[in-house]
Amino acid sequence: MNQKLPELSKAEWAVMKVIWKLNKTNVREVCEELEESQHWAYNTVRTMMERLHEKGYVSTKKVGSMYFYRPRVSRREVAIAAFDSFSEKVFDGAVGPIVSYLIDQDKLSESELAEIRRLLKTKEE
Amino acid sequence: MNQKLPELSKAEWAVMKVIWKLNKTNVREVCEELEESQHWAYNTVRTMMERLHEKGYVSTKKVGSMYFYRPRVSRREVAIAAFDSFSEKVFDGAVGPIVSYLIDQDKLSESELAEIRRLLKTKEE
DNA sequence: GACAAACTGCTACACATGTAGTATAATTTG
DNA sequence: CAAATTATACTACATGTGTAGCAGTTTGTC
Repeated sequence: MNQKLPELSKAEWAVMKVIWKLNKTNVREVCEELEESQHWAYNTVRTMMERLHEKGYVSTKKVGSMYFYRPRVSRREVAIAAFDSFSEKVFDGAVGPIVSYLIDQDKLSESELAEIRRLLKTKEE
Repeated sequence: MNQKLPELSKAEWAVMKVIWKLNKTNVREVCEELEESQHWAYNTVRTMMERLHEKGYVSTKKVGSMYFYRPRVSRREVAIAAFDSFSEKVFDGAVGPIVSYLIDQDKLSESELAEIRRLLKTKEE
């Protein structure tokens, strides 16, 4: 689970998110799913999926002559690693100010705020 | 202020953070400041600073035959843009779960939690 | 003023990333 | 089965990023 994978680029993230969503899929399906938002050529998506495979994010299985892909790591786990790396890069690891900023600038919905209040209560001793 | 600058790479962030810290500086000073953490060659730092200039993050002034650099944008502003881009890429813009995660996993110090509680109070109606 | 140290101007180069194209093989369809 | 469609195999190429090097100029020091 924790084998320190190479980081994902922006385009790789977009593709990987679809793979997480569809769970077991192929190039065409991912391509269709991204049609609206990115409209990339089939081969572009395929290149991304191959790179995700090389990087260890997806496994592939050849069924007949066709390939299927599925995630090898959970989205949560990858998102957390990405967040850690990002917060180190930008905030030197100090995430408190980020959260303060988000709350202060009303970037959170009412329900999210409620959830945060609830969590905070559980942290009270 | 809001001219949509190209994004910064990891190495550029490291250099830019020093420039923000020193405010008006030159290659040598930045190089020294980074000695411990990165130990890059002088020319490596210089390349970064030139790229930061091309990207619009710093202004340069030639005094005699030497260049001085200073930030053209605030760190806060750049950090916010980076955060927005990151949260879009990784969380599709939904930042609530990030915050929940941070609180839940005790990534925040007691004083940060206190600050968050305080902010939350101000948001209560 | 000669020499060394520091700085500038210009260039380089490998690997990553975005974005495919071409040629060929397999599959579906009339 | 022949043609059309769809996949795969392999390749490409511009731009970005990390990481400098070299040659020449300016400056500081004896």
